[in-house]
Amino acid sequence: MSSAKSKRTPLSTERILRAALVIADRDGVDALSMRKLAASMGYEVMSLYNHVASKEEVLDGLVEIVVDEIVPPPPGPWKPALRATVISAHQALLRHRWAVAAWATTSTGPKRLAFQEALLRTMRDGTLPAPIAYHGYHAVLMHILGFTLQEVSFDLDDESLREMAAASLQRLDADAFPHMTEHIRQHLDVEHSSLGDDYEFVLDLILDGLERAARQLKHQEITSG
Amino acid sequence: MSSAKSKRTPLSTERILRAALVIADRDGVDALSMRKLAASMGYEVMSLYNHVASKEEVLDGLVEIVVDEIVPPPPGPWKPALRATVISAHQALLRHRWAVAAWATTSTGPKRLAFQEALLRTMRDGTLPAPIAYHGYHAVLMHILGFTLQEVSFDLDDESLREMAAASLQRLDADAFPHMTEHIRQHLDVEHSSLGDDYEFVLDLILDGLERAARQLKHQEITSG
DNA sequence: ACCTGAACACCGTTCAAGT
DNA sequence: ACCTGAACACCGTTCAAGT
Repeated sequence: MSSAKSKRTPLSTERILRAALVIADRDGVDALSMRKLAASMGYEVMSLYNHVASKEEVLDGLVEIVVDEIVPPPPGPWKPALRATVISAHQALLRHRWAVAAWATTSTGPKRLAFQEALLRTMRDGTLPAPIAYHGYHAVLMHILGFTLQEVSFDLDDESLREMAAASLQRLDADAFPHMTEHIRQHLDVEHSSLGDDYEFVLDLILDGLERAARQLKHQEITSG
Repeated sequence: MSSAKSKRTPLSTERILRAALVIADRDGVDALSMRKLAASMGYEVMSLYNHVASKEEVLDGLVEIVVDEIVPPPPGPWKPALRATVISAHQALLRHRWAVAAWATTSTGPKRLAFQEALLRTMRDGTLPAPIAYHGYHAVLMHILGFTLQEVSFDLDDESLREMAAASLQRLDADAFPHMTEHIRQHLDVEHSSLGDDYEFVLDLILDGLERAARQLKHQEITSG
């Protein structure tokens, strides 16, 4: 009764997902194999298949956990409500950097569907007309994914830039790519001050644009009706 | 001399990349294994390693090919120039749908660097001040990747939605997710008429926003200086 | 110089056998 | 009901041996 095995907490879908999240956050999603996942809990690979159908299901479940961390849009005017939840989504994705790519390759679970529904509801319950909400939904979701994807993959680029520096090609590159050099220098300058502002700057570009487009459309309707 | 082997075109890095592109475009990047790649050319796996260092190098090379298809920004005013190249990037990525995800996971090659440099140059050589160009660069790149990522991954969602319909859950879901239902219906409505407009609508939101932000900044400088 | 057989250390998944 | 040994069909990569 005091054997190693008796100390194991019994497996369950939830426990498997929690263990998978730990590995993904620590080593990245590429390092997550069914074998390692099982081993991390003291089981053999095949035991997992009593609780999950496939690795795909595990990944779907992982993204659902991340989506669950996003604070949904609060009630009230659409603009600050959207702003808040889109910023919250950004933070959730930065806590689980692998999740941005996984978002794109996994299928939409109920929680993701609910999040997307909430985005649309916020826009439609506000003053945004249907065609603007249609575009706006894409713009906002694109911002969340595209912007964060860039941030996350910049880490890799950063390394490859370091490599280039190490290969002492940097001087040459500064001449061939003056604007990229400037841009990277700007990045380093703002690094610990206002990098988050960047996300919000572009977000406001979009939200302000949607508001303006909605106003224009309504004005058109009034003058033509 | 008329054996099967004598008919084989000799291997080269370029030929390997071309063959890899065919497989990726046909079956997706997940289906691209070194073994299948070699087999598709009538060679054994190990032969590839005489010409490429690793699979990673193959993927890097593939993305470079796609980037090479993007028409660079033409000379002239920054706004139409950016607009043209960003639309061209969209088209190139839609021709190679796997490339959106690969863009994020591969490291930046010389052609990608040159493309990004051209984006920045277009903005800086125009009237955009440095801080606006800094944000604008992120906004534009984000649009290319984020928007296209959504389009490409919507295909998957589409299938899963079809599944849901097949499982006869659709009626229930239409009640629980009225806005998503409306949104999908809108998608189907515009499908063959103006889906491309959507990409350009959001792009113009960003470009107009940048222009306005630049004007504001200059006005501030004049009134305060 | 270029190709390859054999081998290594991995994968996800199935299935019958154990308890 | 839950776990697992053995097996299958795959991976990317190395290395010594062939031509």
